[in-house]
Amino acid sequence: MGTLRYAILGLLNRNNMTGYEMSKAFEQTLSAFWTAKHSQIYPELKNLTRDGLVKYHVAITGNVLEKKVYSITDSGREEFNRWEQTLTEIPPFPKDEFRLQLYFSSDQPPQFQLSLLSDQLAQHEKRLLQIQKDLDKFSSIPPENPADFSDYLLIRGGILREEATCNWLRECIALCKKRQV
Amino acid sequence: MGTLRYAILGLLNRNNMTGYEMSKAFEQTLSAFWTAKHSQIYPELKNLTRDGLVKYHVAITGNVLEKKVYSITDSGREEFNRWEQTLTEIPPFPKDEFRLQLYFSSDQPPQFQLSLLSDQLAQHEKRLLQIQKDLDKFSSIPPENPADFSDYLLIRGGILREEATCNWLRECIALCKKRQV
DNA sequence: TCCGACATGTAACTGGTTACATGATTTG
DNA sequence: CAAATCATGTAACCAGTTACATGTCGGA
Repeated sequence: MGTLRYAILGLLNRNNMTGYEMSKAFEQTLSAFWTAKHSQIYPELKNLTRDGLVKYHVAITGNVLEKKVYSITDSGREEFNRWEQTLTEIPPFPKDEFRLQLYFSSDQPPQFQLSLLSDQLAQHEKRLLQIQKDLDKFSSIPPENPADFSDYLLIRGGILREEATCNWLRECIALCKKRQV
Repeated sequence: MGTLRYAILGLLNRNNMTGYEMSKAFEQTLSAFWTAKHSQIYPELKNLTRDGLVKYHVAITGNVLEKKVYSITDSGREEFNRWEQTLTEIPPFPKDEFRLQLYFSSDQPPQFQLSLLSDQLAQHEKRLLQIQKDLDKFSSIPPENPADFSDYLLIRGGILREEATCNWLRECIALCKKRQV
């Protein structure tokens, strides 16, 4: 699919930035739905430059340290808009090691199934709390500013997903306990 | 993580089978949480054999067609049990091209955001219906048979996940419509 | 007799992670 | 002055997909 290039173009469509700043964006603001390490970003920036979708100028930090400040070109903006307006098929079910484990766990004592399930529940409950904290940054809910608004929608998506996961795990735990009796 | 080997060992822990049958299992029964193509399965079976975790005997179908019927060895069963009893960390957020698109869509007209969202909603509603049909195969709910029971838990997981996704998308659509006014 | 399913393998490529490699700048 | 952060790159490896390659078997 080559989605990384669109993630980069999307960032540059908002602000000019260096590869280093992109890697920070991927591990912070975008981390809930896309990530990339610098070892993947720098080569991709090379490709995007080669294809004329981005360009850069060299800026100096301090005395000698050179950094490349990238910006999106007209043809880059065009390509990004094309992608933005494409309807995408929902992906196949994600691989899930825990679910695989649960599937095979029928050969284990129910007691053990319960420990697997409650461990997962604790982890997802913790994550849910973390995501809920992200809502604090908004002064009004839902935010009116367009960028904040879509940011808000994604946080809501994360919350609903974690809630559903926790509810499912609680249901599994309840059913397992019933069987134990 | 090398999860594929445990998926294979788990299958062989239940029944002896050929690589071909495994590839059918991955595209049918396991597809909701793990998949593998035959091009990945056959080399992995070679590795597992080399490591002494599985073995095979050659059986003949028809007159000459040879097939390798694999079975799990004692040391394979040991390794599988070790994995089964390991608590796993929940994975980082999955990459999600739609969410990436939604995040950047703040620069698009709200009308367009709505078309993106309702397209996704339609697809997830369809998938939800398909998963719900899977419940028909059980004669009692929840099933008492251990293997059917864990199968049932996973189907419930799929249903709750799709429901949450649909609810989130509906919430997004409602909020976008409010903003349009 | 033809077609779809059975059956097994390899090669090339893509996306991504981890590790290697280097050096400047800022802050405590 | 040391440590954390800024800044950019490459190499080796791993998991997974697509395509290449071959041949048998059973049923319509």
